[in-house]
Amino acid sequence: MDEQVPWVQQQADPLAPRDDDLRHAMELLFFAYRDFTGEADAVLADYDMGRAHHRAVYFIGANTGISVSELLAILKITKQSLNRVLSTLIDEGYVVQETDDGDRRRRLMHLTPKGRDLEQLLTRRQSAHIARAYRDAGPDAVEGFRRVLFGLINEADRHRVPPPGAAAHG
Amino acid sequence: MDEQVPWVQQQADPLAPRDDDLRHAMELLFFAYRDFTGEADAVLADYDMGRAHHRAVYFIGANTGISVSELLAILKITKQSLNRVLSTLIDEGYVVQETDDGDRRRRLMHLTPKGRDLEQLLTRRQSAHIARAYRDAGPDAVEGFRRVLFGLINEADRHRVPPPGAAAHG
DNA sequence: GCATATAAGTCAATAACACTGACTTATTTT
DNA sequence: AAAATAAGTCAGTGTTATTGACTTATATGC
Repeated sequence: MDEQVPWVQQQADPLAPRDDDLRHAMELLFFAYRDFTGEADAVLADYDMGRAHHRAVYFIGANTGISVSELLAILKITKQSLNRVLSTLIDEGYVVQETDDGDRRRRLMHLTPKGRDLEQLLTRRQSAHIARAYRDAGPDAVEGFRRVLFGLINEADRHRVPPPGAAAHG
Repeated sequence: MDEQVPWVQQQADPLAPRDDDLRHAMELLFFAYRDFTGEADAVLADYDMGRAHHRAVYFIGANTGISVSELLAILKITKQSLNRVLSTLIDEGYVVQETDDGDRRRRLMHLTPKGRDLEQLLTRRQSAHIARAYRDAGPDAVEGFRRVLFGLINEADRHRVPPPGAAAHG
């Protein structure tokens, strides 16, 4: 037993993760993401908003002065999809746009105080959720979590997030 | 400086993650999940299916003999939403239902060979995606990744996934 | 200065995925 | 026999996303 027979797919590369491990990872991602995003849903419903609004508010808050096309590149949705959400946020005074002086085609966006309040309200529960998981898992686990998630991000987008090891928690 | 003044929110608990770290985690989750789920989309489009079909096929494949209500509990969607997806999968021969002999109200589901083929086709790219991230990050990081994600799952649902430390990778 | 490219915004039509609430049928439990 | 459970179905609705074409304003290359 345990012989390597070429026509049966054994563990060719002993460093390669097993199939079970990969399925496990997919399930962890599914459940964790489902419960993480679920945290803000009740709040959003009170404001007649959805997750798309949350994502826009979040990334505008995290990238003050971001342009529309930069936000599109982050969210990877179409201009039309973003526009519906963005119009609401602007009409209701959560977000403002200002023409870029350097390039007057660009509209740079930032949150109003009202928008920042909403962002914090939405983020608060999610922060607590993550903080609890971080504390339960311990700092070494957190570093591993960061490394793996970083590796899951398409290379073209990794620059959008601090690389692992760049200890933001010095 | 660095005095603890009660009306300014300092770092009360030195073990608590910093705000930056938590925002970082949210962004990692967003980008990683976005790119992870994006892997299967092209395949799904060929079959005129969406992510909901994928999730159903995946969890039926991973839990052969699962009942409708158990699947609903996993996916946390409404019966109506699941039914649309499930009808398609059954009509087109990816999934079959069989009456449970013990309790004839229950319909136990499993994949047909055709369904298993689809499931593997969909999972293949995602597996490769994760395997690469796992290899790049190394085994210790993987263990940390698991611990944190496990902690992000609502306690009521943690039983659905193997707990960290229960080394599936002997 | 003119052609081309870019940034933003808009139109119309469509689809996937989710929701609520009420209701039926079959079966099991009390 | 009554109540509870599992599954399936109905009608109506809403959010988030899609594609493709088009306009306007501004910037850039030649």
